[in-house]
Amino acid sequence: MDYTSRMGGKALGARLRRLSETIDRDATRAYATAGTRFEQRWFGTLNQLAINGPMTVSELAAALRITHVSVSQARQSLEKNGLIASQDDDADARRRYLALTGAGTRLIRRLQPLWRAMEAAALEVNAEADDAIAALDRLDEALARRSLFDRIMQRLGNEETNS
Amino acid sequence: MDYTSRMGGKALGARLRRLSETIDRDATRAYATAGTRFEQRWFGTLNQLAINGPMTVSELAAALRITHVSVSQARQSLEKNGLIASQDDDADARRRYLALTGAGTRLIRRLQPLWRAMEAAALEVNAEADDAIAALDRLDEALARRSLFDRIMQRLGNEETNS
DNA sequence: AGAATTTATGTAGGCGCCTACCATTCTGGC
DNA sequence: GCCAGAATGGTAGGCGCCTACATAAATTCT
Repeated sequence: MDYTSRMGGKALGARLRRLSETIDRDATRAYATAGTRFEQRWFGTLNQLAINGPMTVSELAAALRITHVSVSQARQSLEKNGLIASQDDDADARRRYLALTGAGTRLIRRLQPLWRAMEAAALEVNAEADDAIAALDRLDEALARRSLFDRIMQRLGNEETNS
Repeated sequence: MDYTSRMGGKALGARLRRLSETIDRDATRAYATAGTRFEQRWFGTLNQLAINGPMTVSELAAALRITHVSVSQARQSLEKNGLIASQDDDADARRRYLALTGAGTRLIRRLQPLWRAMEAAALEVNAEADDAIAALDRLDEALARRSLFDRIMQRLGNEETNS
């Protein structure tokens, strides 16, 4: 039991952060070992485009539950690497449709075995942890019902409720 | 059920990252609302120094399970804000002992109510999530037994075992 | 039609943490 | 006593994501 676990709730954020970093790092290492240049942040966008076909920045942000800013940055990186291409929408000049290029499609195909291995490894760990993913679901739900901020403020007797 | 949960293990890292960011953000907002300038990364160091008295950078890193680099950066920020002071060790010139200043001690005292509220809020969420913290413990343990990287590599038939 | 608002996307800069690398100081074997 | 290697701390630069703000285009209101 290390520091963050002994701290109970107080270091929950730090705890989650560290865990996510450990996992990200291992994934990055796996990509490197597999000899493929791949950035973590590409995954969501690439995966969505493979599933749904061309999508706009905002659609991707909504689907991935990240900000459009992050999608925009991922887009730049993906385009620079020739994995996707953007195309203006004739009907609405604000929109920018992103689509996989041939190279993008090939990369996804090449990564299939690795992604399957990652998925299997993650599920194995999850099983050993007695379905930690379900616990994360419950955490998400609890926070969606009422944010941590609101809960903190209530306890301080400080009903600003600006959220 | 959003994207990351539907993805099962494949987006586990992203999932944890998002959750930790949500919590960090709410905590930051709570500090701001409480009218106190406070950076998340100060917490671990400040807390350890309050508990144990003066400690070196490496000792803090080990206790907090982060790199000495992060501690070193937190130190600079804490010193710049007058909350801690460093002092050279006469016996070993490499060592740098960090200790709370009066301002640091006062800040901690002033933050006690907020920290208690945060702790209580976190425990409430944790209870609603049916002890998600325990699930995180199990996740840590599973990954300590065998890293995600090793599990992935094994599945790829690629026994590099460079870890 | 023109103004106000909303929507779509982008840039700048920040967060907390990391790896890679560097300098200095201490220590243990010879 | 000296020198290789370990220990301690630091800097540079990066990661993936964010908020705050900016711009342009579409839509709504009157």
